[in-house]
Amino acid sequence: MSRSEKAEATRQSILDRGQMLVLQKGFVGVGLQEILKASGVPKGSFYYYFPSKEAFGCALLQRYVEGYLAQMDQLLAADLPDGRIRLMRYWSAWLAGPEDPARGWAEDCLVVKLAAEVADLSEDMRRVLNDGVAALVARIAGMIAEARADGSLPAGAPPQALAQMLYQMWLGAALLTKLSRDRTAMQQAFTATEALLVCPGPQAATPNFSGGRS
Amino acid sequence: MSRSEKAEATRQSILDRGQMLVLQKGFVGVGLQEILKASGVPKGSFYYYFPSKEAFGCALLQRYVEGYLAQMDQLLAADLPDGRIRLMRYWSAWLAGPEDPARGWAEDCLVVKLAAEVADLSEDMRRVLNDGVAALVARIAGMIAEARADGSLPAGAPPQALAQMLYQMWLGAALLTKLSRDRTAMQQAFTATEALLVCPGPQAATPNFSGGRS
DNA sequence: AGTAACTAGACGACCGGTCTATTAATGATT
DNA sequence: AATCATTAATAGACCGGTCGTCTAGTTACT
Repeated sequence: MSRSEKAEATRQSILDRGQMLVLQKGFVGVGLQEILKASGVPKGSFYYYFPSKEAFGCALLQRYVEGYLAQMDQLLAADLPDGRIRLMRYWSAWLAGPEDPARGWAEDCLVVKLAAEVADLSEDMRRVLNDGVAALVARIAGMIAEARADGSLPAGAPPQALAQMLYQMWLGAALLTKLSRDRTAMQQAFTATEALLVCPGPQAATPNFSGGRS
Repeated sequence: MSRSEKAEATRQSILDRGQMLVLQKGFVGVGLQEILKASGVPKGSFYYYFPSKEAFGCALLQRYVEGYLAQMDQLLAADLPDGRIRLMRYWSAWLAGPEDPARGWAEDCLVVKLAAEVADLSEDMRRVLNDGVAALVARIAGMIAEARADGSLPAGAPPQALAQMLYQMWLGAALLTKLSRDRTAMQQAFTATEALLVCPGPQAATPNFSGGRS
């Protein structure tokens, strides 16, 4: 392994452990020391890899967003019967990942965990996350458009607006799930999503959704 | 002013300033020192008023939730034409408060700001916030039920489920607004809410499609 | 061998939450 | 009304951790 390859590996290792820790303790809640110790990297080396904690945060978010979008692209490229199924598979992933059925994307979502914190903390970090979300929503909108094109979804609200609305609903559901430790909010979001997708424009009637929360 | 009255006033002052600071810097992001200085209370006095920072956090959340629910009850008691208008006035408050039209409840919402942070930080704080949200959603559900009773809203999904779904949508919208600094997400939530409320009821004609998924 | 890439950890200034000792104010007892 | 006991409130030290800097040292490629 070449010198700079190893350096890159170290950098990634810091980012890896950092992501785990940030996910459970928040960005300001976790210290450099802790991240470094967990990565087996000495304290002093940090500022060789990153100019500041904030820059580290940006890199972390950037990497996360890229990974997320890559997973989405993989989903987009998958050979599935139709667009509607493809779209619904995306939402299913929030509930349960392919590997661990008990741990969906929602639990590991940095947007859920960091959006509120980062928005007031660092303009740079905010922008990285915000751009990521925008790209994400655009892809959802694309999926909706495709599903309509192949006839698996009916026409309705503009894809961009619908995508945004669905995403924010899921975001809220994930947040409430985190707070309540009860996943029914997410299951309800799933049901609501199905209903909303087949829902015509604002003026027309909307099909019912039935989600249960005791 | 009696001795203990003054003490209570001091306590409230700490809670007041604390809420402002926590709202913009997060719970771990703000230090006792800063809060105390802003309240004009000497540092050493903190542990006279609160047994710990966590207990302070619980008191903060408790007070916030109580205030929020009180505002809702005020709205519920208001003399308005019908239940639907009452409900929509509640959602309007998210967008713009009665005093400051540019600053709705969303911007000052501790649930938006703290839910993700607190959920992993302190079980006690988590529970206070979660119970508050549950009470809040119950009130929304109540409003829906009333609006249906007076005929201003059509029958539809169970009030509790609908209330929860709407609340999480608004939560997500507020989070995204914080992140993007763009209030269109909130306005969109408003439109979506109006559409969702007039959804037809559980259709006997339509088999429940959450069970019959391919 | 020379030079760049990388590691190492001590160090600084400051801030975190917590605790103990002390002063200030009050109410009770003579 | 003067003293005392008790409580309210404060001051400041405490230890550990924060981010960030700096310089000396080690490793590896040219």
